This record gives sequence, C-alpha cells and structure tokens, in this order.
Amino acid sequence: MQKKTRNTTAKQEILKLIANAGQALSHVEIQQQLNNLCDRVTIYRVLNRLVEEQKIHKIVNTDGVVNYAACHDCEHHHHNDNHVHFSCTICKSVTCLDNIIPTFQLPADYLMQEMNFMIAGICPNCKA
Amino acid sequence: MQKKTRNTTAKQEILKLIANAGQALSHVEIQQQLNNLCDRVTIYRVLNRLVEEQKIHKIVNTDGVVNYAACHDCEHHHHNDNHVHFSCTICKSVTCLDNIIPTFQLPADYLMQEMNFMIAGICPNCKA
DNA sequence: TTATTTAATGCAACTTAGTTGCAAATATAA
DNA sequence: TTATATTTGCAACTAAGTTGCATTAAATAA
Repeated sequence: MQKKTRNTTAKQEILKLIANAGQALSHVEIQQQLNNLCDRVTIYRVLNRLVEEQKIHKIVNTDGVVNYAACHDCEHHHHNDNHVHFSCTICKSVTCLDNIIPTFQLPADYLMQEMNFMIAGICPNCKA
Repeated sequence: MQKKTRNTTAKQEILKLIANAGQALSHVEIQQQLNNLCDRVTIYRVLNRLVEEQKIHKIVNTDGVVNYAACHDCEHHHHNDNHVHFSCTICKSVTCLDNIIPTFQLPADYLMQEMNFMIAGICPNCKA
C-alpha cells in the first residue's frame, strides 16, 4: 500500500519557487528565498518527495552540487531528464537546455534507469 | 611561471591504482586500497593534481559522489571526458564507456569547457 | 464541525565529503 | 651534498546531507 502524500505549505512554496525560477536552484538558494518558512531539514525532505513524485528534476553539477529544476515536458513525454544541462562557471547559473537532446547508442546489455548530462562553461549572458 | 610537480610515492601508487582498476574509483576506495600509505588529505591533494595534469578524469555520479578514472584516449584526442559513464545501481561500479560518444548541438552562444555524461542503471554483470 | 489518523515538521545530533593553515619531511636541481 | 620549493601529516574546520524522536498539522471520517 502506497503512502499518501500531503500538500503542505512548505511543499507548495518550494514547488512554486522552483517552477518560477527559470533556472535550477540549489538547496541553499531555496533556503535563502524561503526566508525561514521552514527548517532546512524540511527543505531536504520536501525536495526528495518532489523528485519521487516526479514534479521536479534533480541535476548534479560537475562539482557534485545538486540543483533542482521544474519538469517542463514531463506531462507529454516520459519523466526522464534526457536533455542537456548547462552550468555557467562565471555566474554559477544552472539551466535546462530542454531542446538539446544528445543521441547515443547504449549497448543492449546495459539497462538505463537515469541520466544526467551536464556541460559546464560560459553562458550567453556572461560571454557577451 | 608554472609550478613544478613532483613524482612522489603517493602519487605513483595512486596513479597505478587508478590505471589498473578497470573501473572508476572513489576517494574512499582509493584510501582503503592504499592501506595507510598516506593521509586522506594527501589523497585529495594528489587526485586534484592528477586531474590538473590531465592524467586522470573526474567523474561525478548521479548522487554527487566523485570518482576518478584513468585517461585512455587522451594521448591521441583532446583531453575531454566526452564519452558516457555508467554507474550501476546494484554493484555500484562506475565505468567508462569509451566508445559511446553522444552527439548534440550546443547553441553557438554557449562556450563549453567541461562535460560530464552520466547514466545510471544496471550493468551487464548484474543484469545477467 | 469535531475527532481521528498518519504524514510532515522542527530540533538536535550525527555522518560524510572535502578544505585550509602550518610546521615538518622529501624530491629535485645545482 | 646542499639549497629550495613542493608535498605531506595533522588538527581543525566548512559544507552537504541524514536520522531519531517528540510535536504539529493535513486529510479524512464521524
């Protein structure tokens, strides 16, 4: 029997933040913007729940820091982070390049469950 | 003026370990296999040096854990981790799929410096 | 509306990963 | 063999994330 999940204030606010962000947010950024709405442990737990419920994506940066982004195409397509993520080494922003989907051929004897395509470099804003 | 780097015992042993491993190793795994040859801080520092010297690759797993692998094609090609890495969710092994190189088109206004392509799933060994 | 139940929260304490400063040790070149 | 600059060990620290447990608060039933 599956555990029922609740629509709490913390969850609503965190999801709203991520959905309106335009770029992926780290735990620290979310905590700062929440302005003491809830404990930092709660943020961790809410983020994990949202990932499980497939409402947000978890993106691991090239330095190991985790960021979270809203799901855009997951209504239509399968929930899978199959596009490229870009991490700017100057302004530190992490964004989803939703349209850039790499093609590759995984050997048949491998089973794919999850993918994380991360590119670090300089974003258009900082390059200009 | 560039700092001259030394060929110390710790560096030799760590590079040997990684080169002979057949799979990517984490800091913890390296520390265990080194059997108190040196301090854990030294391992961190040696690993960073080896990455800077482009003797090994740094691979970030889907859970944020960092692994290190020997460079195979970097003699001939540019030093760039442009192939797919595979992380088995069962046996926890991290391997380089040297031949699987994704193709994608990054918009011209982005500048790429580094990439990390990670796929998590079940490896041939564990699937069998 | 109130009572019941179970998920979610807050807090404190903890683990794990990695970093820093500094004195001592050691590889390299002269 | 000596000089010098890199590397190491140690202790202490930061940052990221987890866990246990008592309390709070959604959601549902009465």
